[in-house]
Amino acid sequence: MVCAKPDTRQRLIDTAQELLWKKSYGSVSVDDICKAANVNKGSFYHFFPSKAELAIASMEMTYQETKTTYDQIFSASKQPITRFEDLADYICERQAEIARKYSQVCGCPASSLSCEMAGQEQGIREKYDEIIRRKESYYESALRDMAAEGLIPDGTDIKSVAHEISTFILGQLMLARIQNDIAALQRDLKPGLFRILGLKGGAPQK
Amino acid sequence: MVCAKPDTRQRLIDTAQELLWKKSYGSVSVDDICKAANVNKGSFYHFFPSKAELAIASMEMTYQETKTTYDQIFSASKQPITRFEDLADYICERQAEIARKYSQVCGCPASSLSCEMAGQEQGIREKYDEIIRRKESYYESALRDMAAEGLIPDGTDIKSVAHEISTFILGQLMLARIQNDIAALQRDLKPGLFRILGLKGGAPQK
DNA sequence: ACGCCTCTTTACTGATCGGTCAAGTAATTT
DNA sequence: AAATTACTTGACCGATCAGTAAAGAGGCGT
Repeated sequence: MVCAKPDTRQRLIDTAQELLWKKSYGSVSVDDICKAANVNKGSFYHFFPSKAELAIASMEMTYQETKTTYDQIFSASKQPITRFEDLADYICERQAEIARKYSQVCGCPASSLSCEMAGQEQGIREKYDEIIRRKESYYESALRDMAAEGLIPDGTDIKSVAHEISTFILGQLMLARIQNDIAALQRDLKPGLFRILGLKGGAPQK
Repeated sequence: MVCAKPDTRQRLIDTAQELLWKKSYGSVSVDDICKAANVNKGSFYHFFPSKAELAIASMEMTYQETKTTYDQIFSASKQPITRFEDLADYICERQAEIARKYSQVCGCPASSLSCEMAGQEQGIREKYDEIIRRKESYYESALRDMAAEGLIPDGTDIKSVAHEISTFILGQLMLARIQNDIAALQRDLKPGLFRILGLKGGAPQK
């Protein structure tokens, strides 16, 4: 079949990622995805056993894209504090870019999807846990480097702090999506992160 | 019609609240709600012009229930710090109670719903903004009392801190829902709140 | 040239979706 | 007692839902 229609599977994943990010699992149909990806329904079910499985595949792809960036941001050659600073900048820039592209602040696709499907699609929950565990391992490693440099107190519970960081970011992204506004994100993300790290923890000034 | 079927409207709201909390807007149909509330579809559309309007009504009712509790928790007769402490306890207890009742951690119904419908149902977004503004006004008032007692630095941006508090709580509740686990909530909510307030802001110890 | 395998195409299923409609019932107003 | 009002009832609408079936097209190893 040469390559008249290459990457059908990938086109489905890309399209699903975009539509699910903009809207929601419940309000995007398999037909919507097929139409937007220019794929027939039969082909869809050749590649994916169900709509939920495509959603899971799109979560994985989104993570893989993020991973590439995270490997840069959390490069061990950088100061650990700089890594978190760069993370905050990246998140803000990325959200701004997506908001421009899709005319809407979209937040974290995996979190929105998992929240919607909580208690309904076990597979989505499992994929989410996997992704958040992998992300937290970046934070943990940076935190350990901070501890080694004496930047955070000895005996700090690294895993617990890493988890607080991901929870904090989740909250910021969720609210940005709901309010369709990244102003609060841009204002609060970096200082909030720093306060969790125990650095210049003062409350915001007028 | 005497009262063979009283409170049809209220039964619809109560049922919608429960089903939307447990599942999601997209996976709960008008028929589901009608069946569970033992109401005919025609009656549904006598009281509500659309599914979305019922969802909005259920958001408002949930807030009204919360408001009663908030008025106790944020009683001006209490120490402001105690108010936040009681808030954290209340949230944990409430989530535990709901999780028991529905066999699932449910998080914040308004936030989950608003996240799902972001950019699709303007009315839901507006109701969410209204609710979060009202909640933040409780935090602001307590923060002002703290400032008056010199518990937080002069010149602190009260509104910004109040917003950080609600964002923080949102993140904790979202993750609790997604992971169907309130352990992290019980562990992190109070210390996180205190750190935002600038009190014993140390990182968690092992 | 053959069959095999991967993928595409199209038509189709039965269920369910949000929402409408018109007739009916019963208390209240006039 | 008639008209009005508030609500109920259940059938009904066309559209859409996730998923299936079956036939075919094209490349590939033999």
